[in-house]
Amino acid sequence: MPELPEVETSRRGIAPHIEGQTIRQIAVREPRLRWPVPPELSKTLPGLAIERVERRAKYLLLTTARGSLILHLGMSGSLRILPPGTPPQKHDHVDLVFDDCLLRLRDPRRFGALLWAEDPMQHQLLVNLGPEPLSAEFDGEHLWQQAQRRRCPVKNLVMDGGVVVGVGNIYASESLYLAGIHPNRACNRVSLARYRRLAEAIRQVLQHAIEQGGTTLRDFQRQDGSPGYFEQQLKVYGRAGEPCPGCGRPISQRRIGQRSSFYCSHCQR
DNA sequence: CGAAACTCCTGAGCGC
DNA sequence: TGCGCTCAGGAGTTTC
Repeated sequence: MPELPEVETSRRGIAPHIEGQTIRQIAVREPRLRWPVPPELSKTLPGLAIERVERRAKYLLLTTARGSLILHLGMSGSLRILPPGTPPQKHDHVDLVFDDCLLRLRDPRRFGALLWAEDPMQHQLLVNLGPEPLSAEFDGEHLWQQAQRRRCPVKNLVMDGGVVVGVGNIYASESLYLAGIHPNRACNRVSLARYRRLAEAIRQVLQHAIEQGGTTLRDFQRQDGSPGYFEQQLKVYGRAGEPCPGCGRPISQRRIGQRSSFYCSHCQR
């Protein structure tokens, strides 16, 4: 389940292999992703060079002189750099073929997406996104301000891409735990001081996960390359019933906004 | 405008 | 060994 750290790790993994490389061909074996892969890509892409591999929220942008490929990994997507001619396996839906390698998208659940935009930042999917959590625009004041006209659970607030991008279900639970805020607390009943703590926790959790992800970079060249979820580092996510690292009481689990949430009802208020 | 439900999809885990 | 069921989840879309 790629969250922002996994997407950033993917970006860093593939960039050195494809930046400056010319796309020779695209092979689409299964166009039915979140949205259909545009058929015209097989005409427009060959001959274009990838100038940069960038990331906005959980979208990867493969930018050429004519426009950008917008790539989202959804729930189950993964990218690999492979030697040209490597036979595809099940769920290997798309290849970008370069002279010396190919970039392969595998996505069993097909929640991912591959789109094209001349100006990706103006694309409908990207234009309304909130700030990057690791950027200077993101801080406690921003969260607090966003919270004032709402009353949803604070967990929903931080998972809303219009508020801040890249905080998925796992890291939402983790950062609320670090900040000592109960995930179900109404977002307009959290003080500015606590939002400052929360913003710092989000930044810290994501930054740490990205640093951990760096250690798996070499996997992108291997057939079995799989970015880990850093499970052993998670304090509460997936640990219902286990002792809270802070107080030893059992960690609770309940659904908030259709998603499983993990928290300590003693340490988080 | 906000908020909640609904939707896409397949693999893993479980009970029998 | 296999069947059927439930759950998981990113995030756009729909509905109220």
